[in-house]
Amino acid sequence: MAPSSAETSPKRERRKEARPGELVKAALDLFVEKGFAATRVDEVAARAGVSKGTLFLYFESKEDLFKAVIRDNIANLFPAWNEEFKTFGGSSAEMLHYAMDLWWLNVGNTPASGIVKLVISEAQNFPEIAAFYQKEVVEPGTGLLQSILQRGVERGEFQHMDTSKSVFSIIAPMIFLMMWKHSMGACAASANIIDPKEFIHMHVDLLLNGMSAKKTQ
Amino acid sequence: MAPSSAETSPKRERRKEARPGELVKAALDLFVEKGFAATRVDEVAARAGVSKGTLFLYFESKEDLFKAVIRDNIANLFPAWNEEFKTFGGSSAEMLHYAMDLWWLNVGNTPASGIVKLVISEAQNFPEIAAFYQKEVVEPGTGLLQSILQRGVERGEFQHMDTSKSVFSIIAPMIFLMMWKHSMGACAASANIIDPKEFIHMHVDLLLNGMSAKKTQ
Amino acid sequence: MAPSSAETSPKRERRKEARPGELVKAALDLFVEKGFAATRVDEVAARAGVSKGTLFLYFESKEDLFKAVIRDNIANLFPAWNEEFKTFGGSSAEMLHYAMDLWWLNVGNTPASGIVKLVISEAQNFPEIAAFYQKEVVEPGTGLLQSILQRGVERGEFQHMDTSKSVFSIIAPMIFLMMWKHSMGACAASANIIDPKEFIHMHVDLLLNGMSAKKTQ
Amino acid sequence: MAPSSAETSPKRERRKEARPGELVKAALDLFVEKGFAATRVDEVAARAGVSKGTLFLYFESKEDLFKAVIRDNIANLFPAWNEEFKTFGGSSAEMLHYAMDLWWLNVGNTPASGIVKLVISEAQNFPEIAAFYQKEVVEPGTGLLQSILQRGVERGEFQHMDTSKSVFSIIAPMIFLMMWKHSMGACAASANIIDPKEFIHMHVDLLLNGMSAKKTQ
DNA sequence: TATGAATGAGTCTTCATTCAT
DNA sequence: TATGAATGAAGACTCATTCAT
Repeated sequence: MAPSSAETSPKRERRKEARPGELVKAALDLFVEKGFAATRVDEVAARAGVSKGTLFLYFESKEDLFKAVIRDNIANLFPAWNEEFKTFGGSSAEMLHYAMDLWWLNVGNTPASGIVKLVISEAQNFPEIAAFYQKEVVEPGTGLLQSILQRGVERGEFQHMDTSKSVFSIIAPMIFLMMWKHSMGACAASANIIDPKEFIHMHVDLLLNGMSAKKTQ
Repeated sequence: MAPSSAETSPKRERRKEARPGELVKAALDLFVEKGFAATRVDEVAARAGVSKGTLFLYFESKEDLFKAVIRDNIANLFPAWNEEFKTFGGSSAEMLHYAMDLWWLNVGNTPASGIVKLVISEAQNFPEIAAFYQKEVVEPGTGLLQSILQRGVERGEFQHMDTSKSVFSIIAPMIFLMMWKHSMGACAASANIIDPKEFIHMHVDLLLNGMSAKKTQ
Repeated sequence: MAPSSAETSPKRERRKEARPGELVKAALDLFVEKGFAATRVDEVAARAGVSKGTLFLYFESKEDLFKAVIRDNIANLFPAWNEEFKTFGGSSAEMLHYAMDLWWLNVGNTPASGIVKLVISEAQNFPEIAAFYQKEVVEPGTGLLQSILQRGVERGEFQHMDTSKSVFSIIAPMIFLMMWKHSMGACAASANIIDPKEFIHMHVDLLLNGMSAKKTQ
Repeated sequence: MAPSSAETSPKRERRKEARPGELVKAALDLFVEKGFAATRVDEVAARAGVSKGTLFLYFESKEDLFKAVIRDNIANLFPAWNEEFKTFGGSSAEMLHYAMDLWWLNVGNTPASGIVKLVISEAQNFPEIAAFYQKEVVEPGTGLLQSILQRGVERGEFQHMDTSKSVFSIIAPMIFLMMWKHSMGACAASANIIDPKEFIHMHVDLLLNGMSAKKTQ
């Protein structure tokens, strides 16, 4: 007769612990989609299935939520990655290709890719976040790639180069890819111009081999 | 008795004609610096030296002003450039270097470089502008570069390639450069990591020659 | 099987009964300190060591709590006092001094002194409370003092006077004292200007003897 | 046929200079009547005949408006008064009566009398204002009265006394009068208990002559 | 009875836009 | 044409109150 308590009240039963995550997820989507300023806190709350007031139970302010979005989505990917590459067996060219694939899988092809656009768009208004991103993402990321290039140079696979600079020739198109995807990419005309995976491979090939005609070949 | 119209203050006349331009200039600076949403029309008017009301004499709305900023700063550079390159005498590698230098001089190192950040940041909220930008800038720009690559391939200077794709390997770092400059670049830690001119040359060299060790050389 | 009610934790029992009192006490302190509007019910609950929800178990609303604060702290002092003064043996001047001392001891120098400030501050918003205070405090208070003055007049100790009015010359500075203490008194500059006990005596003396120079003395 | 331009548009013609005053006036009334917290800025604006936004054109915040209310209504009465009393010819008793009458006329019987209630009620939340009031009103006010008492003592009209303290015996009932008027006074039961002018005179008389029966008289 | 997560009406404040001058 | 005072809709945030547990 009495209803089984296991199936009742879907409304309030969600645990306090789940809320911040749900809100951050909703905020990420909305912020990426519409920008920080153009996103209403009501919308974020609504998309997370709670009321406006609830949002402020977990985040002191809209800015605070923004910071949480950035922080939470900048997972500690790098430690694991660094470890993985320490024991990599193949050639440095293969290593570079692999690193890029990994990145595409775990970041570029993920909602988190929208973060870059967010950070870039709002860096001036949130210097604190810019600095955080610089330290937590840019530096580890470039560091990892640089170590691959360095390995290639040391093993005679790559020419001598200033790795601290050529790193950006590799990274820049990845950033571009993400920015594109989350802005112009939505525009019909620009939609399918670029196929990311294909582009990444082509780009790495280009960088490795150059596009000049080979005289001796 | 009435003053001949030739008699009227030429300064004020010129002033009147110059108003929209001054406003657009002020708006560009502010929009780039703070983002569209975070810029108040009062600020724009103040920086242009007019009152808030005057701004609305020339632009129907803040959005309208935004569109004008984009439109006005996307000069018809391309027709002239296209013409210039039609008669270019040197090698295609030189041509590529030259094109990049030109770009850096006329766009990259110019306040207009901030436009890219603006367009990227607000593309979702202003699809109209994204489309406009796509048509007026992206397509002509990639077209121009593509024609250089094509020339190189045809003249046997470059390897065979899908120029419609490799074009992005050249462009992406330029976009990245501008975005960086107008966002993270302001952050102390990231300030002087990248020297643009130097980076551009190195990047083109890398693309031309690749970074793999040359076996026969 | 069920524990005899006598068995249940006497502490929790007493606790339960004590709750409203603890809440009222906490509310008094906070209301006096910060004003009614500026006090959050969370704070009251926290200071009373219970949760916000519990507060609403005992009081229908914040206003209801406010009324309880006033009511509970306007103890039935007067019946006891009236009795005490009926059998007072000394002179009416002594009686006046004694009444004032008693008041200082039981009200003026007590947290309850803050109530006056509360009532005065919120009287317009809570007419009901103003009326209650008028009937329960003002009238008995003035009545008691008036009876002392009357006694003095009847016994030839005091001059003839309209006691219903001169009563306020005695009371007003007491009210002032409490208001001062709970508002300006917190301000550093005004902190120690007035010593209450000393002032009370001086004031009563002044009222009894006047400050004019005595011709015949 | 055309309406005379002199009679048109009653809406927007009010001068900028008049606005702050009108707003402060409206705010004084409302703050006194309902308290600072219980007053909505919309109400203030409405009573001043402008929109909510206009209020914030002249005052940075509700708090700022509050401070303006206090400041603007604490006229520099004292310099003028001090001057007036320097040349006073009569007895010190007369002087005291005169001072009190003057006060009643210019402050006590004026909307500004509500300020005392405001300051007292909000002193804890606005320590800055408490200090300001202490310095600009309390000190000059007590100073002026003290000088009258001093004059009386020096001329042998008053007994020797600690004027710094007896001053409060004079002032306190005035404060009380104003507080009463603006709080309990609104309550029907307490309405007409006290007639201010009558009370003031009686009080000064009492203080001058005391209420004890004069033996030799 | 006690909790504290959730609510949403209510408040201050901002700012694009209007309009009388 | 130019001004800038005025507007009011909209947004972030607060907090008394509710209610499932």
